[in-house]
Amino acid sequence: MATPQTGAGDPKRSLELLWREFGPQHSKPGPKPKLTVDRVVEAAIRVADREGSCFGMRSVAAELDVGAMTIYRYVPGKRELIDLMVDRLSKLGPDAPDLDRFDWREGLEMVAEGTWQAYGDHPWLLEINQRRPVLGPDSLEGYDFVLAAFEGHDLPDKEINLAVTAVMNIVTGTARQYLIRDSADEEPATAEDEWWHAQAPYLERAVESGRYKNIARFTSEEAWDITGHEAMRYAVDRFLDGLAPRMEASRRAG
Amino acid sequence: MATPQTGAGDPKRSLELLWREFGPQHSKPGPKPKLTVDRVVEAAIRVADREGSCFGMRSVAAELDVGAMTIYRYVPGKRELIDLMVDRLSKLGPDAPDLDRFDWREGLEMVAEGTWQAYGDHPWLLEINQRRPVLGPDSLEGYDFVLAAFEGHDLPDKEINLAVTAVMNIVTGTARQYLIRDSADEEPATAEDEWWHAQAPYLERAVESGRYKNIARFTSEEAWDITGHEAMRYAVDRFLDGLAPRMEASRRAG
DNA sequence: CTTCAATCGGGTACGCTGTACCCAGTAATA
DNA sequence: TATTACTGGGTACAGCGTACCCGATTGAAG
Repeated sequence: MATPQTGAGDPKRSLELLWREFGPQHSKPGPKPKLTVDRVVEAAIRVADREGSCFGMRSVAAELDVGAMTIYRYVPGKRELIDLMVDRLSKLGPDAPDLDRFDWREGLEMVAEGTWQAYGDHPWLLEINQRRPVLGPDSLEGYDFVLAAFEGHDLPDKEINLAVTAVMNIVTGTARQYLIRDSADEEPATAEDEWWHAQAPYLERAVESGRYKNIARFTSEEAWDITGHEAMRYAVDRFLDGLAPRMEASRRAG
Repeated sequence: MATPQTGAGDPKRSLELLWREFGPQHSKPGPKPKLTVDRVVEAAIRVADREGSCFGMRSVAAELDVGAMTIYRYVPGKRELIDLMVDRLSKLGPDAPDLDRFDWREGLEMVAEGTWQAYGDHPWLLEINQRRPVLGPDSLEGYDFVLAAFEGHDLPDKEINLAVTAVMNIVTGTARQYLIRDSADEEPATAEDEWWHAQAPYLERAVESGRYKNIARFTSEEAWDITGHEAMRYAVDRFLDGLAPRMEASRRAG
């Protein structure tokens, strides 16, 4: 029942932690900290992968073998912790392709596929209610990475931003419909089958009532047999089809 | 902190309530119920509009001037209640336009605009984590309504479904980025200003560090001056641009 | 008319959550 | 060595959804 939010915590606290200095802290009195902010964030991500978005702070503490309140020494609260988790997952791995070697369309397709896979690996990301985009160092790096796809064109800056956010929102919107699941270990297909099985008799009766004439025309079974990835690709592909003439028109001479 | 989920409650209970009969119940012993399911759902929507998605069951009870547990006589739990609330908001008002009188593009644009406005009126809808689409009578009516836009074309059934869900997911995805707010009475612009004000110094320092070369190239202020509605329209318009040639190719002769 | 049984509203209580607060122990500094 | 800042962690509290129970109410059966 409980699902968290982000971008809602005290922005100053989140930003301080996101952009915290990694340099050597000048020594201070008191015992050495047993943990680090990074270890807390990584443990929280592991727990969220396992328990879903409604993971508890006590579970994160248990993952690190410390008392329940100890993690509050490193993170001011759950919302700020989630801000850090989200930013961390925007980090580009060493396997990030070099977008300069592909054309704009291939680049944006790869970004969409990569984002889709990230949601598949961490479906709890989809349940986070992100109020404002949390721009940490890793998120900025990801955004900077995407912008490389528009190299060699003169599309206005504002339209570049519009196009990038459009692709991201298309992927996120579709992923939310298809990738959210009850618990981390549950296969999406299982829930989908159960759900359709439960709904089928009601839907049949509704269609037979003649109240929904257009839906009734959909006789073929396969009309509804759509995978999430398929839906995402269709939306992204049509969007890129629509973007193509503008990209061609703005191709830089030379 | 608490945000609810839907499509997660017992499907049978939700479906029973969604498709409940409106006919006269044959009289049974016991006192007459003070409320009805519909009154509970409507009160809950009012409360959610006021308090946001983390509204409490006790608030709904208070809205109806009954004890905290009374609403559980009408609804098995909060998740099922949310299922009913979501379906109810899919109901088409009497001001619903007649899609037959517009071409496919105008029709889909109106659907997108209408959905966008619904999210503006009830932003808590965006925070609901809908596991599986809850197909109640009102939702089905809305879906049936959208399908009218594809009249007069021979687009395959499956592609019609792909296109409709794409438009819906584009709107929802964009709305989630721009329309989620902390509390119902808060103006989105206020939060946005505060957020940017807090982030600005960090972003400036980050860009000056030279680590984000592509972002640094965005010198114009207006490149970031994007409204939610603008972003939604850009994404939908480009998608419809991409869909257009397929619609033209499938136009039915006659 | 009386009796029965089902259903009503609503109070109490439980387990869970995030986290405020407090305290004893530790380690660098004066 | 005394001071002081900081540590891990236990206790406790308010809020949540809701299981459970009880007395009151009302239609149906004898």
